[in-house]
Amino acid sequence: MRIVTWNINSLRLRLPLLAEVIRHLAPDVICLQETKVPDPLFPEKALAELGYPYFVRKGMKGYNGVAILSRYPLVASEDTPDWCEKGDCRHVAATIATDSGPVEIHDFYVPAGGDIPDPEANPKYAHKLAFVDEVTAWFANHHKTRSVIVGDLNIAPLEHDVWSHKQLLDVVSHTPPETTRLNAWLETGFVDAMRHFVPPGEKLYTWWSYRNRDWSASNRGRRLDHVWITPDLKPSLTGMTVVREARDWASPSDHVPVVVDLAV
DNA sequence: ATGGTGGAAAGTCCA
Repeated sequence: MRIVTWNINSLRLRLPLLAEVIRHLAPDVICLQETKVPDPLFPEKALAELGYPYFVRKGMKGYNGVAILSRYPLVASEDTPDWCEKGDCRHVAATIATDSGPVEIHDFYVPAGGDIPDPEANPKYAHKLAFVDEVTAWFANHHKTRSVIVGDLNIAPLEHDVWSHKQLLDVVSHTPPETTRLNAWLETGFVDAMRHFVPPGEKLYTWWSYRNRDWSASNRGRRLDHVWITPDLKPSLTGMTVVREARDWASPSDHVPVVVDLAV
């Protein structure tokens, strides 16, 4: 099973780029974030024509929005909470049958958290911390097997998940309150599938800001997008690719797709 | 220290 996760930053605007992703990578499952499309306007027909007639999506006007697209039938998970009671379309989950049994996939878009790393001064940062706390408590109480968590988690947890650990310790996405929380979430029962392939001492990024003249030359990236799996899936983990070249496509997203292969 | 760019949508808000 090939899974792609991508913060597409507008599904409707970047449908042609999604078609390229599909043509080059032929994923079985595509998890999208920041679809920015209300459910009634979801481009269901175009996605079916691209080979993905099965989906679960949660979208709203203007912001946020997540979707899981699949070549194969899926069953939407209905037991996921409304995090922080905001109804803001940041999580969908579904189960997909494979030859070796069902796999559950969670697709998350964690709040970015604004600019000021102080929960008293910045309600967006407070929301981000509370969101991760809630999700962590939920996963701690829902023991999972054969599960995958993917998405834009908006936190770069390791020193080499950012271009400068020291310079970013005060920058939302890499502050200790965030990285500590992300690690606690991971430790509810998951393994970092990307770092299984790329050692923690090596730089690894999935996002480069739009606000940069030459993203590639400055290379001030961060690893905000993640793939986690339950340990029972670890023997099935056969590959992982960060599609860095996608950042140079015409009208790119600021995030690039991440591919993971599971022999299930 | 500031501002840099991009998407949605028609104000600004969000990233």
